[in-house]
Amino acid sequence: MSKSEKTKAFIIEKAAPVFNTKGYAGTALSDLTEITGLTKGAIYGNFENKDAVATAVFEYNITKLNERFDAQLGGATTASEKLHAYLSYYRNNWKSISQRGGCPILNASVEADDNLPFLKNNVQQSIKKWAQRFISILNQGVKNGEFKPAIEAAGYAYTFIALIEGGIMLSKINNSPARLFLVLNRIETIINTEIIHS
Amino acid sequence: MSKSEKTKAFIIEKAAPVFNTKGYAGTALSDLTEITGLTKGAIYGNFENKDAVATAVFEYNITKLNERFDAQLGGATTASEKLHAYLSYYRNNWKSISQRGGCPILNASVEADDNLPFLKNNVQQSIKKWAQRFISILNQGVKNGEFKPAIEAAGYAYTFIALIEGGIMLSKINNSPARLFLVLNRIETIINTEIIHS
DNA sequence: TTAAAAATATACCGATTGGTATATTTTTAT
DNA sequence: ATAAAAATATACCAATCGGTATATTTTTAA
Repeated sequence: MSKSEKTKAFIIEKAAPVFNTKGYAGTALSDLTEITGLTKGAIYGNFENKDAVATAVFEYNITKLNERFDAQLGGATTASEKLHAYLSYYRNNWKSISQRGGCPILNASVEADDNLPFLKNNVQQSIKKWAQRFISILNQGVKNGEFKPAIEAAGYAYTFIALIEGGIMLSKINNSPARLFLVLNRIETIINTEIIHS
Repeated sequence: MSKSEKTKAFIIEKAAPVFNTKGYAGTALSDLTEITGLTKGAIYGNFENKDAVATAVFEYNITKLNERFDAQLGGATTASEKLHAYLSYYRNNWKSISQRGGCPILNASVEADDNLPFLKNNVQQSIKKWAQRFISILNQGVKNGEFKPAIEAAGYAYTFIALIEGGIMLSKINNSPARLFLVLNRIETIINTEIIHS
């Protein structure tokens, strides 16, 4: 890892929670120099501009999100276990999710949809990949007989994502995980009553 | 209506879609002078500062939202009709919702939760009131025998809100109402299978 | 060890930010 | 019609914005 690669990673790491809490428009270059202890020269020596930092930070946040989920997944092998690992991840990590500014996909999506064309495609793709993870798990469950055949995997995937994101938004504004837990229970109900073989 | 009241209303009306699309941090005073054709003097003569404009705009957006829903409600009398009026509102108005920047509650909530303490309580209250509308309809349905007794009205209310907001976020970033329609169908399923007397 | 290259810091740029003091215009009430 | 009051415009403010040119330091390779 070269010096510049290290510095780049360092800047991204430090900037990640700042962008996720203050947003793109709300984050100034001075925020980045303050939190990294570096100067503008160092930052602009490693990134073309603020957009490039924001993009790298978004990708970093998504990577971290996937890493955390994979950690929660642990030794889950059945499709049912994998789905429940997702729920467990959100049930067990509200405090840290909240402290980092909430879901980076939700935050970036809401700001990017109308304002940040340079970031919009990244957000679209990350949502698509997230849905694909759900879809793969659901298809696995169908294949091995855990789940009912002919379920609409994509429909469930995006319903779960909508529930989670809506639940995070409600929990974030109310400083309480209650609404998130509510939607997680709803997802569990859907899994148990519509997806798992009865 | 005095001159200043008219001007205030005019500024709010013009600024509303700007704040809802660009966000608070992304909206400059120059955006407001441009879109209104007024000068800073006029704006600061009618509002204490940018925060005050943003707050008034948020309240305006919420009022408009309620008005539009009430219009869709029309002559609905039964609780079931009222619930379906909500779904119809979102089914029929994606284009205009999208053009105005999406749901003002979602947008304001995501930006305010960590950054805009002056607006946070307004967002909290508007969500509470929205949930209360759902709860009142559900309670009416229980009372007159349309709906099953002992349903958890608050739980359903916040589940519906989470689904709608999550669906709007997904639809907004994808420039397509498909995900919103998906969650509306999910709400309909919940109404038909869990809420309405079978 | 040393010279070239890479990375970082310093000092600056014009433009824009939110906000204000004051001058001017418009409205209101007599 | 006129004077007072209210509303709006003009002109300004310091601070900050994103970004850059260049000087200095640090790293790398010979």
